[in-house]
Amino acid sequence: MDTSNETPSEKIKAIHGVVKCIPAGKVASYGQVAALAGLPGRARLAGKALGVTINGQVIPWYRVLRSDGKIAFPNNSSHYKMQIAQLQDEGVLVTKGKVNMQLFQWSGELE
DNA sequence: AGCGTGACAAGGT
DNA sequence: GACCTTGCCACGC
Repeated sequence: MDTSNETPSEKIKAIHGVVKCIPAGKVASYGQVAALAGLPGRARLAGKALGVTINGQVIPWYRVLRSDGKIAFPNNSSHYKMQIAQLQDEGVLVTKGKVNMQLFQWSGELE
């Protein structure tokens, strides 16, 4: 029966769906996305899921940050700057490579 | 089959 | 606030 026969690809797909649901001007943490995708505790998997999508997909990976609101990329790397640029463009304030999660963290539901 | 690594998270020092 | 340790799971060697 329902023995969770989902392959890793299915999980990745679930994560993609959640990330795509994040409204502009809001952000979510990896753990949050993973949990909403039905994968509680698999924050790392969420990161991997975005990693495969970042290259050419339409997924707003830049709206996903660490639980602290920190950018999940090394300072001064290409993705790092691009992520901040995208967030700022959508109205999200980024300070010292961090976002105020209290103001911009996604509630997890669409309006 | 063991070990190391990774776009993480939470807690401790 | 920076750094370290543990937990979690999937992947590669």
